[in-house]
Amino acid sequence: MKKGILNNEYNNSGSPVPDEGIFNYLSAEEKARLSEGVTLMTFKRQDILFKQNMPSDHLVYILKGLVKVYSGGRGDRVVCIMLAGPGAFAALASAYSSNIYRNSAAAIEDTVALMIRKETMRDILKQNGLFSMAIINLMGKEILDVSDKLVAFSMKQLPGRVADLIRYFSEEIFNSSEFTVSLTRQEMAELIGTTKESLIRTMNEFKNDKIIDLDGKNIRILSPELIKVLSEIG
Amino acid sequence: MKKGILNNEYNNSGSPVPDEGIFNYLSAEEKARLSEGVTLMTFKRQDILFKQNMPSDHLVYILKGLVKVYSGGRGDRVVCIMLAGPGAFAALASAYSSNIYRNSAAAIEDTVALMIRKETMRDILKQNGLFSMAIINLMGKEILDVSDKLVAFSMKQLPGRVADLIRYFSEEIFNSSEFTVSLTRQEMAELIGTTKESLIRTMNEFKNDKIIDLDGKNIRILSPELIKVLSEIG
DNA sequence: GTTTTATGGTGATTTAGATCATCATTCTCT
DNA sequence: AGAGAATGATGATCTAAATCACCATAAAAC
Repeated sequence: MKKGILNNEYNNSGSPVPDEGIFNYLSAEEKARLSEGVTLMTFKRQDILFKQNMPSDHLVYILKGLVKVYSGGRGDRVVCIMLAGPGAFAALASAYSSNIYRNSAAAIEDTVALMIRKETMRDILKQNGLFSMAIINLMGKEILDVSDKLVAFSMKQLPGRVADLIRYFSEEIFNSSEFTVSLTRQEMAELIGTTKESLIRTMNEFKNDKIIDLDGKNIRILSPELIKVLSEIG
Repeated sequence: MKKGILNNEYNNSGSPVPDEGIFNYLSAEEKARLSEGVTLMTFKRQDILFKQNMPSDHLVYILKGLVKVYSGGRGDRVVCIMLAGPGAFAALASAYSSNIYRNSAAAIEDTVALMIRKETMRDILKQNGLFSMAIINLMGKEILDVSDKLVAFSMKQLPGRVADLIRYFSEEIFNSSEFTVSLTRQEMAELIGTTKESLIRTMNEFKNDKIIDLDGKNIRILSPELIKVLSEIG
């Protein structure tokens, strides 16, 4: 599996490395070299991509699907640190600043991902400054996202965080005011640091207040303005 | 001020860029070039290094002192995202993934810092992959730290977070079981997402339980084991 | 096709910690 | 040195949201 996943649907150059996004910074030679250390994997919903405390040998680049990166604590409580969709890495930080994965990751939807050997990636980063710069930008974005979440967790109360969540789905994941989430209520709650009960109650309040329309996993935003205000005032 | 801060106490090469830490990855030529875009600044306690929403022209490298990076929300509540001591950058993420500073930073102790022009730094990162790799490692560490904090904020209750704080001071900042903090109770509270009243109460409980000894800003850990357990069970 | 297991939903109860109020003590600044 | 401000400390009260206890569907598994 190390080699020869040729001409898959993500490229046309006989390499598993896609011809897009961040990999555009690589030369043909570097792409070829990188693909030696790459494995294409598919995961079904609920499949584990990697588990907290396992040795972190690979970085995971999502080609298709949706993945949650989470951390389990005492008991069965879980916090979801981020979602990673196509074009995102699921283990950037663990890969370069730890020998072990510091979080777990699981597929929320059926997912196709590239497992990239850390060492191979590292070699290329060392010699290709533009590529490194692109990774630095990605990591910076990740720091800002997680910090924003930290601020929200400690300053906003539930309605504000639920509004954040709805905005996030609408603006960053689905680019639409109506969408169907593939997450359970439990998973949504984990994303904003609450319980499923509290999430359900708050979403129903939004529904009663005609801020959103809610039918199972289908969410339609009726008042983007109010969602924005709620998310901003916390 | 752009040039000519020669032979200061942090180097002996006629450049404001220090001969240590991450800057060891730079060639003499790169150091010289970087120093063209560098300003050495001193700050007194409470001085602002940069403010949320200002254009982010510089990265800030701490040479001496201690800085808090924080985010202000509604009202007068504040969350402290990280502390930055000597050898740390205070605005890595904002510098590369945003045009504006996404957080504020203020000196907790009298501080000496290098203000490094973003553009100059960027040029060097692009052409020096080893240096980029070192920055990637720093950023990875930062992501892991902030994620850990996020997990603590949403899963641990106060005693666990206070234990985290004491461990952090002891293990990461002072490397000793007895230390004198330069932060106020308010600032300590902001670091773990609580109020000064709750922090004070919890610390006093620790004192009554003979886990720590407490005299104003002086803290002595009497039972590192208990602190560790409290921090782990949350 | 019927049992079993996840998920969605609701009400009642509890609780950790915020908030409010107040006072003591220690800095800071002329 | 003394006024004023910032900090530290404690008690009383309040409240957002967790927890607990169910039940109803829906989805998997046998």
